[in-house]
Amino acid sequence: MQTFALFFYIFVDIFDLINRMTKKQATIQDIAKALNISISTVSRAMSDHPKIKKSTKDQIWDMAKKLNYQPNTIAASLRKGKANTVGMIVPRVNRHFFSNVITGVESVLNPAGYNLIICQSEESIEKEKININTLIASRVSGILISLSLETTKYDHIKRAIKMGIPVVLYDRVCDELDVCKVENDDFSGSYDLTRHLIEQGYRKMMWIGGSRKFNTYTNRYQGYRKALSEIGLEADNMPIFEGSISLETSYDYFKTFIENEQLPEVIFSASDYMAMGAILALQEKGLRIPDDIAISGYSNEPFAALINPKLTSVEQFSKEMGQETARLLLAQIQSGNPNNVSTKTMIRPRLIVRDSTQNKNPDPTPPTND
Amino acid sequence: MQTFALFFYIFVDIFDLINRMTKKQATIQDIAKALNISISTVSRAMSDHPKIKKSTKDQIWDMAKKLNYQPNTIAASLRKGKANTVGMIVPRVNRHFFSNVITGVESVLNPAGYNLIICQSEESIEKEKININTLIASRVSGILISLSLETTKYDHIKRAIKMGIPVVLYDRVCDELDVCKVENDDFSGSYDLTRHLIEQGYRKMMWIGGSRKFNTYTNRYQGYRKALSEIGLEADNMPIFEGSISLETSYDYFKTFIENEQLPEVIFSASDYMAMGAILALQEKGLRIPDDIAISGYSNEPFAALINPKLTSVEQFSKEMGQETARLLLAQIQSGNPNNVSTKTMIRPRLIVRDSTQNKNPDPTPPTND
DNA sequence: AATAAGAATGCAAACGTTTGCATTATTTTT
DNA sequence: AAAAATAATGCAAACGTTTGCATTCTTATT
Repeated sequence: MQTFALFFYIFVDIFDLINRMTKKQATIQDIAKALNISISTVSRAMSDHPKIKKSTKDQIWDMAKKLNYQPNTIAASLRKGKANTVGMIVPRVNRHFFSNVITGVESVLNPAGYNLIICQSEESIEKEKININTLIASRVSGILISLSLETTKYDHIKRAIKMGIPVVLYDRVCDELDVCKVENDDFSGSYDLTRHLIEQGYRKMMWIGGSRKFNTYTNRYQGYRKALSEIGLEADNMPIFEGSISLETSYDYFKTFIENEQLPEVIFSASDYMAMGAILALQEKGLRIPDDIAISGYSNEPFAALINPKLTSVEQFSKEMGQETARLLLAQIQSGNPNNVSTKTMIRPRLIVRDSTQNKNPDPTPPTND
Repeated sequence: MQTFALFFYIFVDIFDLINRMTKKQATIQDIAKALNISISTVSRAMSDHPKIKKSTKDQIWDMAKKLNYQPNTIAASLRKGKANTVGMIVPRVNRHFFSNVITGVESVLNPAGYNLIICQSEESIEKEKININTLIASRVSGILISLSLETTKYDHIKRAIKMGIPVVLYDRVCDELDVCKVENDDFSGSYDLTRHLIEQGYRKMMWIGGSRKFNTYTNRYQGYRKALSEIGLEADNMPIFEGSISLETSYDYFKTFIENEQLPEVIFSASDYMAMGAILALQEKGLRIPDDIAISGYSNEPFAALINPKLTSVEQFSKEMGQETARLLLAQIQSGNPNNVSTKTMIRPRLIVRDSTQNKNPDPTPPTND
């Protein structure tokens, strides 16, 4: 008797186990069989095909619900030759700017029925190549990519393009690829900011930022240079510090800079983080900002509005950039003729003036613009 | 002659167009045909099957390279019944904490050959349901999910579990689901922080944070309460402010609080952003931190180390949480018997003491621990 | 009532892999 | 040199859809 009971329980357990492991999800075939109709009809009903009778559709939909049917997009993708999936390569997701671009991309792609595979290149061209291969293997409908800092050759991307996969570059672009590009208008942002500094009466400036071999920093530098040249100043003759874009780099730099060099009236930092490093170093030496020395940043990181003094910066419309990028890609996917256009979209940033560049005793005779 | 030339160009163009639109990617069938061998052999060679002769493999690999072959993972997934893809639902990607969890997840999943589909619930249960359906439709191998703030019913998640899809909850978990969970040890973090405040000599405390109907904030409150009760103080009798977790909410609150109420010695804020709001409000009224009033935060947002005074906070190991979550999922996927275990992993956070809680004249007789 | 026209449904191939089993080629053993 | 053992390859079905074309069922027209 006891043995019997034991056997019974084991039996149930094994049965449950088998059930779990072999549980097949319902398919349109199951629905078809249950209603004794053809697979095609079920398939058409699922996509609300106009030629299927309303009453048939209702039956099918009911049965689908009853069987807990979930369409198998993999099978559909295979049959259709492409997935409703877009690949996005991003240097790092845990950067304020990029995670907002992602949000923007999703806000356009999801309503259009696409999902997003996100890959991180981690600023390495090798990982970027692997990412591209993964995305090709997944037969994505398109690829969005912001180049890693290491990337100077583009064969891997060209391969995707040649295969007919629509590609859109965003933020970190390059001239060599003939595709749609969405960029921040760094030149304008930087120009506007420099104009503001000039209007505040500052003349002795200093540039700090990332290496100007990267587009971003060249463009920012050029905007700065242009604004200065308009009032007869030569940026190239003023102090310049180029370094890795981190708080520490700049902090260390200014720790010794203060000792040895004469300070400018204002520091134009092409990065909020570098600005922050400078501020910490300067404040440690007892300098008051902006009274003793002014400073501006770039990117409007969340902390810019929170530190003391509040940091003047340039807001980049990252979410909007993502939306525009996604829209361009969708247009190409839907055109059916990918990569036959190459556009260049500029997202214009916005100057945000805060306390760190408020001159207490501005130049009484501001310069004219021409 | 001219007509001829024109015709020629049009011909080329159309040919190019057709070529672009019908360009088929190479398949293992193409390789098989080119080498006059069977498809199975090619398939096996591609996955380095031991039974295939080295020389055959080399031939196949060469031809694959020549034909620019990229495996079609969709077809493979269909055949194998599952994709090498993991779905991750996250309330918002553009939150410092979550984007770091993503980084952690990827760092484990990618080397294991999985890619990640990231979906945002945007704190909405409706979007969460849609996300789950999308992921099921994509036949993901597993799902990682942090619940939206709205989520109090779990049928959509139970459905995925019933279908045999391994599920791991991270950060925002719930008791009702019997799966693996990875949580921050908010109780301990909060307890440790409160102990630190006590050791600094503070006694009159105030709690601010998000609604305690959410796990996170209950746990943090309980840690705070426990530490206080150990020295004979009753947290429930001290001031408490519960509100939405934003800088503005807290800023507005303290603007009027200062006018009407007596200030505590220290504010225990269960959120860095709320702490920041309080700091701005207090400093505007000319109060010095920590001299006039101390304050602590939670989460160690990037700005915590950058503001003045530097904010004491609790660091959460978000990347590590992601890694642990991914590891648990992989283990389940590989076990082949999903959701048959339900574990609970606690990630212990770390107290980071900074200037905002340094008591200048601490209690000369610190309390004992028992 | 027969026919035409249109609406609704069904058939069957295709998408590119993987894999159990069968077959053939090669080597070893007797 | 034949048989046995092993290594290497091939066959064919399956995965769950989609879709052009063929067929059947309705309704309208004569």
